[in-house]
Amino acid sequence: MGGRDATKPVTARAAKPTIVQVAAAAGVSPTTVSHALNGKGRVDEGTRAHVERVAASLGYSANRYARGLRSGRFAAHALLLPVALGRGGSGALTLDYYMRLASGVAAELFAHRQLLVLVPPVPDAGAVASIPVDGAIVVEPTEGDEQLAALREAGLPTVTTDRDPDHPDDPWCVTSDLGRGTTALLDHLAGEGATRVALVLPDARREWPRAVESAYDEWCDRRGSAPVVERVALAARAHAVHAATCALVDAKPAVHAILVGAERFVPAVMDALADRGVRVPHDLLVAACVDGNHARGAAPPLTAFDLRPELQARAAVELLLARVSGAAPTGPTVVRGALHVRASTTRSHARVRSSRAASAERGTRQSH
Amino acid sequence: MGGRDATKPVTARAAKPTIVQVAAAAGVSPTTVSHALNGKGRVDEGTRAHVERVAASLGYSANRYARGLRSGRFAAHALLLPVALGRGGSGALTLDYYMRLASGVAAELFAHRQLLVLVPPVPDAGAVASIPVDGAIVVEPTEGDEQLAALREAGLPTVTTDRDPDHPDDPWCVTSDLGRGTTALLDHLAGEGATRVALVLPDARREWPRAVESAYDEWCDRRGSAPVVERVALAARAHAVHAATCALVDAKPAVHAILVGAERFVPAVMDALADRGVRVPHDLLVAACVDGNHARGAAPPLTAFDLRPELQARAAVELLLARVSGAAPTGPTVVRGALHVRASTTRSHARVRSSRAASAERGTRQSH
DNA sequence: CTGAAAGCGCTTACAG
DNA sequence: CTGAAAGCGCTTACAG
Repeated sequence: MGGRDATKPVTARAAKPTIVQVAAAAGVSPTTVSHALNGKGRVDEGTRAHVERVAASLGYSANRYARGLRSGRFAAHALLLPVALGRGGSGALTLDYYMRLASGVAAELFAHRQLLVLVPPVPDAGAVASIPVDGAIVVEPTEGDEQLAALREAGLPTVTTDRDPDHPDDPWCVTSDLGRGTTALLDHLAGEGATRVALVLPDARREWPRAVESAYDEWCDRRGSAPVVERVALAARAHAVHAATCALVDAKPAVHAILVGAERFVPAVMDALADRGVRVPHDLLVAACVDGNHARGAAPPLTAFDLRPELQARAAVELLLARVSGAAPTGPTVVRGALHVRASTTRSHARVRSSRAASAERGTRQSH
Repeated sequence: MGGRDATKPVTARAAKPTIVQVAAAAGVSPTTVSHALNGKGRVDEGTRAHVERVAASLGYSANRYARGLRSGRFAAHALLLPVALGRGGSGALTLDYYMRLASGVAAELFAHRQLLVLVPPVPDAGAVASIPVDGAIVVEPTEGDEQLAALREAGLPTVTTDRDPDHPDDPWCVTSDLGRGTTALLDHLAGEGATRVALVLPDARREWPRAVESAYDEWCDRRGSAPVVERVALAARAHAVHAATCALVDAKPAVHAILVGAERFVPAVMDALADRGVRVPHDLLVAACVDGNHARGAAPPLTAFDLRPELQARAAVELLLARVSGAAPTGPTVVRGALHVRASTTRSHARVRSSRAASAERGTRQSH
């Protein structure tokens, strides 16, 4: 049984056992070990159990690269986050939304024994296609997205989160119901007495700002009120958002509420309102289309629509694995978001206080 | 020249050329292609240039797994973020700090033609060691960190970000000068008139809260003032932080400033102060030990110490690649953070206004 | 300076 | 049900 092995020099580093060593220890062939461990072919149940026990006792796990080389599968997938917005690391990547999404994708893939390769923004578009992965998730592609195009051309199975503006009918995507969320937000604001609602709209060639805009337009249309929109580049500096907010404060006739289209605008919007002496929610209501750290941490906390990135992550992985294994498309997966009403749109101070107290109580009870 | 190749069936998917095809097209052997492309061995300069041209024209890139299998290197590294703090995705991973760090590591590795595998929190500690990577970066290990122990036992080259509490002398780590930052923060607060400064301290078995605490203790000692500390679990719910803050507001004698040890505490602290009618900075100064979205987006924005995760990422990758290639340890890399003074500790309103206006002006000028 | 050959650790037809 | 053999695409001693 492999006498040669005995003369092999012991490597310095904790020698990872190979399939040959497991086979020798179990008294079977490497082929049988492979079959037993992968559930392929026909293996006697007793043999399989025995092999599994031996493999476990040796701490064996297949070399992923050898497996990938032979099988053509890498058991790894790439995640491409949006190109950095703005400069100096203070762009979109500072949003916790992406962290929750990336973390969710990593966890979901890991549960399927797959790995997540995090691809940094804007490396060479061509190089992206040569990364050894079985598929890729592209987050919020833009119009004319070069990386996405490179992946498509290379024939790599790809799923997008948020629709691809260039292929709006691509069934391999996960979207949110941000349009519905926007409408719900507007209805909620109207319910709180704000009939004239202004919108600070990110000017990005992505699908989600368009969803926000058309929902807003339709809503205004339905109510017969004139849209009041300030457009700001998604990567804009704070002062631009600040200026846009001041413009809305000065609007005639006065607006009752501001809907903030991008979460990264929130601090600058609140800053501008504070500078102008506008009290929220007393003088003006404020809500955000996308929930996140900024919205939750604002003073007062902002009512916002939670896209639930964890669910999007799960849906994207599911879709991607299906596509990689050659399944037929079943259409886009729509992840339903959730509206979180907070103090920024709640006029009655009493209500805010009591909901706060209630949640504090809940917390106390749960932690005991 | 490989007549057999001509009879090979054409694969459906965009056929990635292999080294054999490049060799055939260039009229040389695969060995020479390998040498030419990897800068190994001796190859005639003309031959090398020719091979490079042919490879580029064919869109060739080496199959990473075949290379890894043969060379024993995977050209990939794992990043292990801290275990999720708290439940339901609202833990530490919602902090942009980790996103900036992860993104920075990915970019830096990519620049070295290496890949980043993002390992989700708390998968099986044993399984972590069998991921096909050349090394790992463990972020903020805890005392008795199981994943780190598993990686060490498996002999995988590892670098930690923040010291490993179990191996404080391990030279393979990147740390910040958070102790100095804490002192600088305290000195700044004292300079603004706050001589009695309370601390909300995260109670985590990690190195950085200890750095904050000992810097704080020393500072109090030096000034002969009694420490006022509220300890809160790093994963604590908002109501616990809220309660701790209220306790500090009620402290006798009254404190002049609150130093917030963990950035994730910021919203709850500010919330509590607002609830108690405490105005910042008028009645009380507030600063955060770690900068981030919460600190920047608070109302008013909080003075904080920026750990500069991008620089930490770069340092960690450098250290890791050195360790993987067998270099001798050169000691921990200390990344200097930067103190950002903001409105939360600036009493003179005029100063705040003017600095705001100045930055807005700067922004305007730059964007033209 | 160049190349033929071996082999990394697996999985996969193919025999038996 | 089990195994011997081929081969995935590369790199690495080794010859020349």
